Amino acid sequence: MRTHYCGQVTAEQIDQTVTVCGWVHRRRDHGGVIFIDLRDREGMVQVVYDPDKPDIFADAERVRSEFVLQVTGTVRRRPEGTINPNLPTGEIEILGTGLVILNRSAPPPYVLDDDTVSEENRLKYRYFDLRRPEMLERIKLRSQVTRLLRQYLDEHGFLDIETPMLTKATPEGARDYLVPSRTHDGTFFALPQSPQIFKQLLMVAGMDRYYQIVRCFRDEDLRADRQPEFTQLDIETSFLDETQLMAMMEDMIRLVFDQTLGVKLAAPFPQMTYAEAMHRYGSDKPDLRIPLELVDIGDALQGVEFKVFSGPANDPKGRVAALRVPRGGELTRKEIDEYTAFVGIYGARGLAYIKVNELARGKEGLQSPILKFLTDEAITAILERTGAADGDLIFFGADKATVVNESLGALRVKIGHDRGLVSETWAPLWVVDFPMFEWDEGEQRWISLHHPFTSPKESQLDQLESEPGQCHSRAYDMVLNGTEVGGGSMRIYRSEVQEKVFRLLGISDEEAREKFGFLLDALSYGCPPHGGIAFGMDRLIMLMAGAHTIRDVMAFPKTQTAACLLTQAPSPVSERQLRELHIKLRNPPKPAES
RNA sequence: GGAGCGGUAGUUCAGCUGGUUAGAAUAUCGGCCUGUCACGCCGGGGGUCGCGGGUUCGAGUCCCGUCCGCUCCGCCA
Repeated sequence: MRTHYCGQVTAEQIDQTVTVCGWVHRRRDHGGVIFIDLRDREGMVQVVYDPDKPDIFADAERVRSEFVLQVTGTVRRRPEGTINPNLPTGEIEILGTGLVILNRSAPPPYVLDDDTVSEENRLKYRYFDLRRPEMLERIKLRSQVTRLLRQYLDEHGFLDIETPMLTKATPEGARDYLVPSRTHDGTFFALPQSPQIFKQLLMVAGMDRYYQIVRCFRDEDLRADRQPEFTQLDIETSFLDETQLMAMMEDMIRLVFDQTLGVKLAAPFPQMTYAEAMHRYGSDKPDLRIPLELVDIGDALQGVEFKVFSGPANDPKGRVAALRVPRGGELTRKEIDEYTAFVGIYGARGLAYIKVNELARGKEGLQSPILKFLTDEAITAILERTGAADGDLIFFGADKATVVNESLGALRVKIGHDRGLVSETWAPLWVVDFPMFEWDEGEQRWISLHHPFTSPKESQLDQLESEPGQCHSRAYDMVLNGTEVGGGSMRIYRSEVQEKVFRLLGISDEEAREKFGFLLDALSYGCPPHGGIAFGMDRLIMLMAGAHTIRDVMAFPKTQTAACLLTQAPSPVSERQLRELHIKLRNPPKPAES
């Protein structure tokens, strides 16, 4: 029976007999003795076997990497000169008196210390990769965070309530994962994209405060921070307004950061409107650790002959903005070309710039291919508004506002990282006052910026139908270091408002009835004012762990094509299974090779 | 749907303008050394160069297609 974790054997146990279990990190023979580094989830300890007990010594000689052992021995201080301060338990060791090989191991697929191993192999041998201390720490942090969140919510009167995994497909939003029904020929369940409607129904039911740490599914293409199944902390409350809910939620997040990382986040979190965020940062989730800002210069360029600038400057949907890079004069032609290619990804057709060599020399002190197209007044305005100084470089974006925002917004973040301008702090932020709708050029209709259950501002209810583009919602996003970690809103709780919004979104009354009839019914039976928020647990923990992808904080993530390299899912199923589900495949997959 | 990078020993990689038997490190196996902890020394085994096709006297290398992994755009209410 284990008495200690390997990683928790300390100098306090000196002269005690301990029993530890773990995996052999490495075995070494030296000085007629055998050294075994034994590792478990809490850390590592070195066990020493002297040849004075031949049976046990013979067992120790059979030990190989990743064998599973139960070791009994006496804790003692290491001999003088062999103390290794690099190991957490480097000043002590266990003098082994007993050894049981609980299991052997095939040679490991890769060297566990080697953090350069490919992610492909890490995913294929995930159970092995998770033994790495770095991964163990992340998984432990995740557990710690969810424990603290549950604890906080429990103390604040929230009920943990489960909602269905087999539910109804939704017309709006992401592509659904579908599950064919065996008992109802030709029909499908959808896996939830989020428990949104159910948590609202729980408010109608009078649960008042609900939370759930819940898996959500979206069948869209993957990214470093997007997986087809991911975990939300889902929250909904009745009778709290956005001010009260946001205060409680940031309080909760502050507590988690304090108790896990010892980080004191700002109190209160700063707030910024969506309009200001787009204007200053070109993004609805600005990374405030980066000091660069976009500056509007369109009004000063309306008269210039340079069509690239004057066109968007005179277009109501256009934008002309500048991004000053301090000491950007150091940038080489090659680097500028790379940035030009970078903004091209976002649809920008070029990246004009001015190098500010010496302000005192006026136009002579500037260097730029576009200088000849600009008037002196325009140049003066640009230099003044950007606050340019000698040695700076100013980039320009001129296009439709969406293109300028996306390209310069992304460029701002990239340059911030490239030039080491990201400050070593935590920058939380609430983004508020989102537009209710945005116009979809492709579909020629209004679509929800958030989701169709988000409440408009009460004061704008009258303009909802006349000027939908001017209406703001009661939505809020929690942003941390440029990553959206949570988003929510006050919901529509009156059926007539909900019906109005559905109509605006081009959902006919019949369709609304068919898809959401149960929700409209529920709203009519005494629905309290309510609202909530959902946090992306994976992203939150990724940030806290300093990981670069959410895969690194998930035990069993999927690849970019939404496959599991460990289990080989998804995989073909038997004809019988298909028949029971009333499914006929047009192109049955060939049996897998390998 | 699109752009970029990658795929060679168990693993991480090198392999030039195409040219003998495809290498290194590490892991693994055997021997030696013996208070090591990235131990050291000697030796052995280990390869469908992702897959398919093409060009060529000759392809890891060039061309076409395809699969897989990663990053990004679109997409993600």
